[in-house]
Amino acid sequence: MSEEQARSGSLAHRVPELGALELLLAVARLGSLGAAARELGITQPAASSRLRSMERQLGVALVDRSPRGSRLTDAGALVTDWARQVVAAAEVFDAGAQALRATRDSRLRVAASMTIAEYLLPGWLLALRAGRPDTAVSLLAGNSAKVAELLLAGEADLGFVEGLTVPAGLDSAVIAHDRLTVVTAPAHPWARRPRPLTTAELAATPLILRERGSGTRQVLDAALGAPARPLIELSSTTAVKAAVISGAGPAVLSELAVGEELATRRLIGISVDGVPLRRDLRAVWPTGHRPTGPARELLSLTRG
Amino acid sequence: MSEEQARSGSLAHRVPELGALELLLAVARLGSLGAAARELGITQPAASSRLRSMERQLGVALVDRSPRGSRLTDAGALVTDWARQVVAAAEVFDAGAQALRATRDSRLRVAASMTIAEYLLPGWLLALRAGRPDTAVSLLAGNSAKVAELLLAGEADLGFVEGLTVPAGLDSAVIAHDRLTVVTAPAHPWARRPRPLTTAELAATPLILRERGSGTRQVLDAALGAPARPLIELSSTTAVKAAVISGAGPAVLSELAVGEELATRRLIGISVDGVPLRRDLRAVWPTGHRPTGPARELLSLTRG
DNA sequence: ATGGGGACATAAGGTGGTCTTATGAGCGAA
DNA sequence: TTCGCTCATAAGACCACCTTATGTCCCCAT
Repeated sequence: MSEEQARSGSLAHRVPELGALELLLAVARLGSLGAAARELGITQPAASSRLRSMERQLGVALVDRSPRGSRLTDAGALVTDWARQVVAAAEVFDAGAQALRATRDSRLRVAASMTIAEYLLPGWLLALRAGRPDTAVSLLAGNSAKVAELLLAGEADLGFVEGLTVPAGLDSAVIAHDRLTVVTAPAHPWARRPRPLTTAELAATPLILRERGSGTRQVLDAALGAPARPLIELSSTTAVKAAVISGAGPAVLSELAVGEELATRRLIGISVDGVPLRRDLRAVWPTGHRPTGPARELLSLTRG
Repeated sequence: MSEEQARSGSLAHRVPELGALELLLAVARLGSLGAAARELGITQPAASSRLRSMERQLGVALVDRSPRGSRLTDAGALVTDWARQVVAAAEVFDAGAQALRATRDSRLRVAASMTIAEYLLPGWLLALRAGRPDTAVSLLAGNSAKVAELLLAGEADLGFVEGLTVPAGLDSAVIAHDRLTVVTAPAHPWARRPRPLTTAELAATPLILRERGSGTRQVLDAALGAPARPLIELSSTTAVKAAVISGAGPAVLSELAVGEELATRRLIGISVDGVPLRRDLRAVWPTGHRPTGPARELLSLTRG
């Protein structure tokens, strides 16, 4: 993700900043530079200049201007679609960051395991905001034990965990499933195997693993019927991914965590015969205290 | 995607700019502010100040500084993961934009249909760049006929199309599949149906459609056995999505186009009984002229 | 035909953010 | 103790962006 692009300045020098991308989206939607400027709360000359420098930066004409409005060029339509992806990722970032900031005085306090906080919760928060714009949500992340502790101490209203078991004292509802996937670097011999790996082969191979106690590792041990053999133990999903990409060896990771890498083929998913590497994602709350109000609202968004 | 966040300044005011996010990723990876600064080609004080303003902007401490290095805080780890998603989207943007710019003097000229150019090609280009950093790729987007025309005129080396049929004069290889999905707004009655829609129901319902001649619409007509009934006809996938979200009615769209909306539940996918809404995505080239060199390289990345 | 109003472009000037250089302070190892 | 690494702070330069003010083009309505 990082070396060869230093060649001509970093990403930030080649990709317009978020404000410019938002402007482009607004122009595409409204069909007018001036109208887009008004929506963003800037003046029309500012929008004009900003769009022009974006076109200069990209070396592509994005918008056809005319005395009666502006329309995207063909290239502009493509760029706008890519820009939409960047803005969507920024919205996820924003939703998450807002929840982290508002640790105090929030109407809904959520505790979640890392994987859920990372990949799913911001999306739910965006959906929640769309329906109930005034709900301030705060987010605390930790492992299952930490989530349980926060809920039982009354410091969180709703929790999300991903382990095999539900911590004592909590009721739960399964809200989704998550498959674990065996992944390797594209150059790894497994990436060219004609047929699925067997459970025995997987169990016999040293793997790059998260530290003992992580939810992913629990599920893996259970599925293999024996503790997985560690090649290295690392402390974050990200570190594991980096190690796999660099060719250190295979790993078993959540589908959620490797979606993008599989799509861009930096990682290759290896199919495995007969291992049910599936785990439940659950919402949890103190026994008897069924979620109400905003917590109930959020819960209903996660079903499916 | 757009109204309620105007409340406290636009996204660009609440999300750090790309350079700051890249800095955060570098700090996370290298464990040192100064080392991250060197990697990005800026001075250490600049990195220090930039990181500090990001923390002020977000209202969250991201990094624990010490005289012998810096480590992410718990919140910092989450923010870094969200930042990684934004940066990844920016890399896709950049890969696409570079290909659009380099319309002349490129070693590999690719012509692709809109859906492929939008959702898949930038990822392939990133993977290609990782393996062959010096391959300049140019991209031309258009419908199947346009792709065929460019290939036959020798103005493109490799094409990608998504229709049901392969244009005359071209050889092809199926590289992936794409499922079409019926989608509605969450409030639509279909979203709460206990069981799958029947083909007949779908065929009898007026739908929001792309204009006649689009690849998506061809496949839909074929699957229904009769032309779909239009409720409105719109000119871009994005416009169709916006109409569905606003509650205008159901639509049938590529899985690729609605992945994010389904995940955040702004759209609901409706299952349909017995309609094979599947289409092939194909690489194409002039009959006899098998792809060689960079084209062959790119093609091999798309398999799977 | 002719003015009004919408569209976008251009010019000139202010402002703020972000970079640089220069320096200081804490900690650990030789 | 001294060197090397870490990060922080201060002062100044610079640049990018925004605003205000104006000009041009085109369409429509009077």
